[in-house]
Amino acid sequence: MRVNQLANETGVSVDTVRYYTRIGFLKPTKNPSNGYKEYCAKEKRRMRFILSARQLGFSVSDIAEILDTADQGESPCPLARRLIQKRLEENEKGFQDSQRLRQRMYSAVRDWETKPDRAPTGNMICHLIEEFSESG
Amino acid sequence: MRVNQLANETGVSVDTVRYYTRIGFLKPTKNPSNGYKEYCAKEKRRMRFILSARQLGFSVSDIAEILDTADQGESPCPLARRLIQKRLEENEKGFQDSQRLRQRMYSAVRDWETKPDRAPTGNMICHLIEEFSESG
DNA sequence: GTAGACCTGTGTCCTGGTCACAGGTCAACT
DNA sequence: AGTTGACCTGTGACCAGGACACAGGTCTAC
Repeated sequence: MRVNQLANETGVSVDTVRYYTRIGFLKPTKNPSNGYKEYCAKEKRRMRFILSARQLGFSVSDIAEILDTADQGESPCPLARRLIQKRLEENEKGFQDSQRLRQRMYSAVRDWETKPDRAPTGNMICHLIEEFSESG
Repeated sequence: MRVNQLANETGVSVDTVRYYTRIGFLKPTKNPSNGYKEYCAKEKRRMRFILSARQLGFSVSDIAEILDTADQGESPCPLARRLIQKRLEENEKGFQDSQRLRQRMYSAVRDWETKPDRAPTGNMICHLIEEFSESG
């Protein structure tokens, strides 16, 4: 199986497969006749695992740790529990930030509806942005 | 005013000031005696503007467009209105994604509380992750 | 004169891929 | 054969928005 087939069968782009190959998650053999990379069924299972983990918010380096642990025959489960907790906290923070930003943006758009466009002056670049910041 | 002072007075790191300088938002003069960059009051106003815009979710390249427009004496306000609308839509999408991910993660953590750690097998790397993905 | 704290510019690195590019492969056609 | 053209491949550069490492300059105290 070459990169294109693996990509199609797992629903990702060839670039993604190549990326995971480049960072060592997948270890295809090299076809000597043309230099193409050959992926086997095991690589496909590994690919599916990687995608499952990404869906759960694990970072690529989290997955590296998990794969390494499992490759050594140890249970990666305790590690997965620890890591997801950490990522969950980060995500929670990012989520709150995103929510606050969203509110600021909506608030700015509403505020700007009643305001005219103005040309820049010596000490003002964009009146809308600067006046909103002062008020908020 | 050198990089450190500008950074302190605007509440950012020196690396941020240097970054905005590198991409051309700030144009300090060069002190010939020691090669240090000298920032004037105008740069400081510009810096504050950049930070205000970032706070409203504008990207660095949005800000580049806005600054260019204003530097040519035109009103950047219509552009700002258009851009914030676009960023708002993107943010809305990211916000929804983040919310969905957060729910998946919480759900996984809860699910895993009742499950034991298991060693990897020939076709399973991490039981927790893979079984959760199948179920969800 | 010099030790040491602080400051500076330049260059590299980070995430998680995406894109550009030059060249290889293969079937269909002349 | 030869060749056209579609598709496929690997390698390397690039994206945002800074953070970090490093070598060397500056400045004050002694």
